[in-house]
Amino acid sequence: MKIASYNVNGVNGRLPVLLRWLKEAEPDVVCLQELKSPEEKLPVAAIEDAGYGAIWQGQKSWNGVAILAKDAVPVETRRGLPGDPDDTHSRYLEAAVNGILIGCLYLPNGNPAPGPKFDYKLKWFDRFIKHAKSLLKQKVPVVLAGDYNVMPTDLDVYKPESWRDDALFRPEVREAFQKLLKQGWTDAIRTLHPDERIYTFWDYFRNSFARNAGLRIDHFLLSEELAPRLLRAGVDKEVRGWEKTSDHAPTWIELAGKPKRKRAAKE
DNA sequence: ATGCCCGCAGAATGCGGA
Repeated sequence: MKIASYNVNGVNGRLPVLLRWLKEAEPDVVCLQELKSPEEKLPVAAIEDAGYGAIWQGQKSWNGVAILAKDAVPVETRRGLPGDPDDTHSRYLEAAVNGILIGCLYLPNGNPAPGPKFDYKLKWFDRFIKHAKSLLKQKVPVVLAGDYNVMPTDLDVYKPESWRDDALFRPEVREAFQKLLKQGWTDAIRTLHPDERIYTFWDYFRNSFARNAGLRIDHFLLSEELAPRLLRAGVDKEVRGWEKTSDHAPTWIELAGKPKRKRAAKE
C-alpha cells in the first residue's frame, strides 16, 4: 500500500501535473496540500475520473487540503484541528482508508519570524501535538502526512547556516517536531534513510532545483501500530522538473499489506 | 538586507509562499 503526500501549490493550475503523476505513480492514498482553491472550483470530477474518491477542505486563495483514495472513498473522521474554533485556515483533514487513519496536514509557514505569523505557527503546532497524542492513545494504525514546514535537522537543509533564523528551521519548531517524535511517532523517510540527504522542496528562486538546493519539509509520521509495516519511502523528484510544476515534489511511503480493491471492470 | 520565482485575486499590483 502506497501513501503519498504532495503540496501541489494550486490544485487547478497544477491539474495536468497532478493527473500525470497519479497515473504514473499509482498511489493508493494521497494527501494534498495548498489547493489554493475555493470549494466550488475544486477539480472534483477530474480526480474522480482518474479513479480516486476524495474528501476536500478548500479555501479561497490559500491553504486547502484533500485526501484521495484509489477506488475508495475516504471515511472522514475530522475536519480541522481541535483547540481553536476561531481558526479559519483549511489545514487539517483526517480520514480512515483501508484500516489506516490518515491525517493530512499543512502546517503554517510562519515567516517572517518573529512575528504574529510565527506565533500562529507555534500555536498551531502545539494544537497538532496535542491532537497527535490523542491519536496515539487510540492504539490504531495512524499516519500523519503532509507539509510540516519544518526541517528537523541540519541533514534536511542544503545550507543550514543560512536557514537558522527562518521560521522553518528555528529552534522552537525543530523542538516541536522532536516533541512529536518523543510521543512515539516514527519519521518514515528518515528511519529508512538515516544518513541520506533527501529533499522534498526546492524553491522557485535562485535556480534551486538545478543546484539541488532543497529542503526536507514533507514528512510521514507513523504510529507504533503502523511503523512495523513500513517497507520503503522516497521522493518522486523528477516531477519537480516537469513543466508548470509545484515547488514541492510528491513524497511517498510503502506499507506492507495490499488494500482491498474493487475488481477492475474490464480485463 | 532584499529580491529572485510562482499562483491567486481580479484588473495593477499586493499577498503569501518557504
